[in-house]
Amino acid sequence: MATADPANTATADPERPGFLLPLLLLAGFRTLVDDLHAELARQGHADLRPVHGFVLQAVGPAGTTASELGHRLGVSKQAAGKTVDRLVVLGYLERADDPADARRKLIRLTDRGHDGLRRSATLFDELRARWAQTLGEQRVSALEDDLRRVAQPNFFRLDVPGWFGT
Amino acid sequence: MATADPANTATADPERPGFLLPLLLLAGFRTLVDDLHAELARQGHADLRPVHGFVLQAVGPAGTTASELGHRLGVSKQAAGKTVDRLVVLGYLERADDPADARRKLIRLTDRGHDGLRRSATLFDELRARWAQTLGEQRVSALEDDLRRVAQPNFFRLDVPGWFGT
DNA sequence: GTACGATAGTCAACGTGGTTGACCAAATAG
DNA sequence: CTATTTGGTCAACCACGTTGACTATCGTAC
Repeated sequence: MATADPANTATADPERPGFLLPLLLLAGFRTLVDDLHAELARQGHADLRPVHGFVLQAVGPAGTTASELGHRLGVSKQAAGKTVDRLVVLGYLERADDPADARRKLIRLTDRGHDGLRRSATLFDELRARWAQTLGEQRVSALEDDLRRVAQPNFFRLDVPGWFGT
Repeated sequence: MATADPANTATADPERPGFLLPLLLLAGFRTLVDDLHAELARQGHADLRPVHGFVLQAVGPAGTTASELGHRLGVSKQAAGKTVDRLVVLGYLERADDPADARRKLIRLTDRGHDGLRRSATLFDELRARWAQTLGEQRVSALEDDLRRVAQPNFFRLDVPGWFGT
């Protein structure tokens, strides 16, 4: 990873107010996620990447299958399967045969997976509280309400062409 | 790309308020970017991907070099070079020799590149205006001010490990 | 004026995350 | 019982990132 350039905002043209809004939303999201993973790394989950959080969340405590997971994340079953492979290697997920259907392989969180998910939830709560401390609880709530009104609810969709592959 | 699942929010746990905030910020960002590129595609720039906007913006009207571009985007010069390759193929960028330094290759926007950047700026302005129409100009400004206070100004950094490669 | 270190660009190998298409085995519908 | 659908995997490919190695050029120091 290259070193940071403190002047990296040089080309953002403040004359065009429209550019700022998406950049600020992205910066806000990234700040939360970066802070989360910095702390997560300190708590023994250095190998968890941002995308993995979405996946663990989508697997959920009840477990799921590769096809269903792909459906939830909005990616192909093949992509979901490969992501599961990596999380299995890292020790966050496990596959088990479904006794009721020999085709299916149940995907479940391991203990480590549960731990990571639990810590993420706690840490996100803490980060939100920190924002509320800076901005005031009312402003944070207002921010959430406003975004709820204008944003499409495609929370978990990872299939933006050009962000992740084509 | 897989088909959308309207129930893809099923695993978001509303009991944990901390999860909502990052998701809403991401959803807000993605809404703007998706809307932008939908309209951009209608205006003859169907091959522009979200990441490309960052790159064109970072190249800027003045042009730059691959190393400097990598520096601005926070990625290696090799990564910057490869991205430039793709944008050159798409007709948005061009390389020219620097008469003052035979090592350097100037990277400049083509006419098509300028057009894409100009349209993006206009469309982002329009999208922000649409949000202001829904929420009120004051709320949008407040949203921007709040985010400015809590977000790290790493606007252009694309080097989040786990989002894009390692 | 030459030798040397820093800089710009490229190539190669690799990792991650995505896509299609093809394929097999098992479940299900007729 | 056959035909179709469904779940999982393999293979090939693309986008985007990394490090390491290499060449060519520039600038400096002697």
